[in-house]
Amino acid sequence: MRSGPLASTRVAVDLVVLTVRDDAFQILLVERANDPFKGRWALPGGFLQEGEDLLETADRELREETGLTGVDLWQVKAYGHPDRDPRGHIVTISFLAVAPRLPSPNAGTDAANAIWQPVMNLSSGQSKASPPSETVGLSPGPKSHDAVSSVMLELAFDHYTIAADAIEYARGKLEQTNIATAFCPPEFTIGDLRHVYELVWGYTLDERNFSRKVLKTENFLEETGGYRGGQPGRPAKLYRKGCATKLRPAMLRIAEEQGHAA
Amino acid sequence: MRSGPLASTRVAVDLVVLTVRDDAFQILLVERANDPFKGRWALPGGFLQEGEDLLETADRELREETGLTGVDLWQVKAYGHPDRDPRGHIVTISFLAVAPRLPSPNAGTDAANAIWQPVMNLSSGQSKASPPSETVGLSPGPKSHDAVSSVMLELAFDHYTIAADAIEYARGKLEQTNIATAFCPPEFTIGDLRHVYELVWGYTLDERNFSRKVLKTENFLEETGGYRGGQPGRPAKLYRKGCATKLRPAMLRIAEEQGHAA
DNA sequence: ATAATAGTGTCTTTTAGACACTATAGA
DNA sequence: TCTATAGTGTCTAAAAGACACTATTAT
Repeated sequence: MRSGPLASTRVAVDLVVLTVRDDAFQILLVERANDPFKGRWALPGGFLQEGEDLLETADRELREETGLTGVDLWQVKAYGHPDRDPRGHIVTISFLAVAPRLPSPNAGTDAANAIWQPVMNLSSGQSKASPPSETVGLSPGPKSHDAVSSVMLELAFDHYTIAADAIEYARGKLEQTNIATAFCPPEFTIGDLRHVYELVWGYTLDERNFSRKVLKTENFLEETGGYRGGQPGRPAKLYRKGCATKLRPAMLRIAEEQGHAA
Repeated sequence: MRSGPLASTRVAVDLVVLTVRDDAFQILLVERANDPFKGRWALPGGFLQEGEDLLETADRELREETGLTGVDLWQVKAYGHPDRDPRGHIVTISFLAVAPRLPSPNAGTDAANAIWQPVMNLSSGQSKASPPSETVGLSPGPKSHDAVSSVMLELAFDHYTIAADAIEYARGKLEQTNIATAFCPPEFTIGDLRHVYELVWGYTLDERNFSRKVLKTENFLEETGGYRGGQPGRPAKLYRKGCATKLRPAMLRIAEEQGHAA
């Protein structure tokens, strides 16, 4: 049955921390302090420790490397290719962390350098010949803002793949769950929520149809009774997330790929 | 950043092998040959070996323990609770394997005893006080056939949870992908395909609406040109799976739970 | 014939998509 | 007032649910 274990295998956790900041869909990256890939940008993460469950490791690493606590976490996928890390055979489990706009990434103790980057600035290490490197952010729809301003970032290890998978996971969850509310502060307007969808999916949605969809779903949103003024225009009602976590039928997004069933 | 690795952690793979057999939705179980849980039913699986990727381990274990090859595999989830295995901290990655009706489970070399069991015979080890043990199979709709005939099986380790998660994963994938075709032989009728949905979801579907749904979706099914006769009644057209793997919009099933967004 | 299974058509209800309009604030 | 944002209503098209009917075989 079970063959002999391989003692040299180690287990790690990597975090894909996403937020909406500066009118863009962004990911948290840390600069690697040690070899391999010293100085390169990478996902925050670290090794499983004695007596820890995977989720505890994810929570601890998030706190240690970024100072964030109480963030919603979703397990996404495991990666175990023997050559994915030059230090040896390291199996890593990726977690998606979604947080509302945050004070500053440098609050962390461990990672001297942590930055938020628009996901569309990520580049697959596969610098093929001619065309501009494929990017995660480009896939859905036309890019909105300052465009190709920043430099493309090539991540360490297979972190581009891990990030791309988690981002696609998040985009899919937006269709079927209330995960978008995790990008918002506790109280938010329907416009805030729609803005999350628009930035994550990369195209604009009809505000009337969006409102109808999220308001018609029972217990999806809950009125706080408050309003947000201060800007020109009619004040918007404030909501908090309701107890219903699923959106059925789904909020449909524009299909693009014809992926594998997995 | 990355703290010291924990050398005593080991990585394994567990397989949830599902099929449709004897007019029932069934799972493949093996009897454990060694301690811990010697003699108890468990999921097939084993440890990651030198130089193996996770999918390779899953493929190898499936072959070694059941003799199956060329089966479709989907990675489902990782489990890493420190107490989940008495031998130490073992992180396991579960894979869903779906196969059409197969010759016999005992073709394997390694597992002396392997059996197919209806998923509704699985019992959570949590033998709570009063009500009959919760079962995976019961959740969706009324049970169809010989009912409570067999004994409930309590699986080793946390394998009940792993199986339940993978079964729910499969049920969900049926809504959105062509995974149901993996339960069928290369050529099948629409009735065969509908039968898979009915057994996996646990309730009957309207045959007219089902046909319309799967036929209307472009490239989901492909006519072979052949027919299947032999039974009384009009011969049914034979199909093979098409190149489209996704069903959009989804084939909706009756919602039941109000689960967490994860 | 009769029974059994395969396949098509139609009606109704629900939902999505497109879009015009009213409401309430700041400047 | 003008402009910007929030929110409602309406029409149309697409899809789902329910169900009656025709088609083709074995016996």
